[in-house]
Amino acid sequence: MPALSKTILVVDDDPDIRELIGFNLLQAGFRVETAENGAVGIKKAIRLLPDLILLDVMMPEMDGIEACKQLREHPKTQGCLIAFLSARGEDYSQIAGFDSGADDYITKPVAPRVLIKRVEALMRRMPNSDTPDQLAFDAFTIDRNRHMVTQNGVQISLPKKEFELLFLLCSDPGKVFTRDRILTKVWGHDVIVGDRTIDVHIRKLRSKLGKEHFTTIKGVGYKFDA
Amino acid sequence: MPALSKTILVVDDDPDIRELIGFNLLQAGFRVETAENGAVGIKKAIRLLPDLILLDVMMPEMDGIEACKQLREHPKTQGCLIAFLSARGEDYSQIAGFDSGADDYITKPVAPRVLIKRVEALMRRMPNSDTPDQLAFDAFTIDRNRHMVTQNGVQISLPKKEFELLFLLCSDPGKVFTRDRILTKVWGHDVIVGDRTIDVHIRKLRSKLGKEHFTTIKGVGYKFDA
DNA sequence: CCTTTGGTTCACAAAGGCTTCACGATTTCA
DNA sequence: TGAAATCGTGAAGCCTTTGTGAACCAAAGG
Repeated sequence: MPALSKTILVVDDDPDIRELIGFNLLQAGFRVETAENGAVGIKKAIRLLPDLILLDVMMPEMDGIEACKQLREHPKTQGCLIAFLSARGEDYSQIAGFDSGADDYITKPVAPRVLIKRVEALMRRMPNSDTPDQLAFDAFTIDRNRHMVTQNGVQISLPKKEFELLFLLCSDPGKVFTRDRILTKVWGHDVIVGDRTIDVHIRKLRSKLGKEHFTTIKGVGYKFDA
Repeated sequence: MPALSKTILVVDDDPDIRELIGFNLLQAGFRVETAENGAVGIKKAIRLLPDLILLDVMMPEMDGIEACKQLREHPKTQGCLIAFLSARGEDYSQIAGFDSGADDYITKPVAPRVLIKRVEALMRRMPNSDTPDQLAFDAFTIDRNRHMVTQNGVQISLPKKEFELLFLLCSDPGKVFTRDRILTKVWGHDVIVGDRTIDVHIRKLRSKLGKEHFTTIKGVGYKFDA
């Protein structure tokens, strides 16, 4: 039922598992690619830019946790959803899994129904993974490729963080983004920055593009008004 | 501190487990309720409508699997997240667990950090299963994402607490919410505020959105009328 | 090297939401 | 009917959250 069906990369050293999981995901309407270890998985991920990567934790060559960290560091794949697959009861790997930036953790064996349900739930979290690269409003237009904002015909160049913050807010005008959400989306999963950092960047956006476009919802977050 | 902090119902026959798990979840900022067996758990679940129900599998009176099935059948609770708790190695119950409609399966003993991570992941997965983001009435519409109320085409911005109180009342129009319930849902489990605090917020809602929509049931609580 | 720019932190100021309090109005129940 | 409990209201202060200016640090680029 998805308009453009999503691609899932299954990384597991066990061919049976790859086949089983792949088959079920195919049945559910996803496109599926596979890789047999972490290193290959990363290469394929960078090339294919899948929507979701299912990573087995225990693998020869490179384990899932290391692979996850590298995927999170690479600019191409840091936005992908990542979920771990692991045999039950590996408590340590659960912690390391989330700390390395995974979005979910699935224990094997898992009933097909459950797997599908979980994957669909994960996908839902990525509202419009295909956000256009250009956004246009009355006030200004944003071009992601050129990293440029045009206001009244004047081109304004924004630094990286400011641009990403702007793009995030503008990706859903009117919606309130909590500070938490802004942090994880713009700064990343495990980055720790002070409380005032977001404010400072908001201030810069306000001063460059006009105060009126950025509203504070005290105790909640910020939103963009066109 | 989440906007509306989540409620978790812990159902286990072992008081020590209830206390241990409850304590850790409290520390993590969740509101916690407990029940000592399946039957009580179901009753409490229907009354409290928790966001997540942690069900021990092995219990006297009514085991977790049976409880889960009943919870899934009841209209009030069929949208809740349900996770099983069980001693390691009970593979049979694993299968039966998922077949009865559980969302996750956690093996005991589980390290507190792991439990928290897992619960948070579960919560993230189901943003707000049963409450939609928008509520519409004749009088006005409420948009949770935008933190906005629209009345006769006019947009009204509400402060955090007022908005949460409004959203709670409007989530079930006509239903009377006791002061206790309002307190735990909007203010949180361990917050101590004076008697008049709720009144004051109700007053603000009345003055902003119209007195007629908020009815006082003396000695009981408040309700919203569309 | 030195300069420029981006990103972050810090201390303090400002704002305004949240709560309290006192007291009057209203309802309940013996 | 009168006492007791409950609720409504206005004003005032607390206290959390946010805005702001300046300084620091690191990296990039002359």
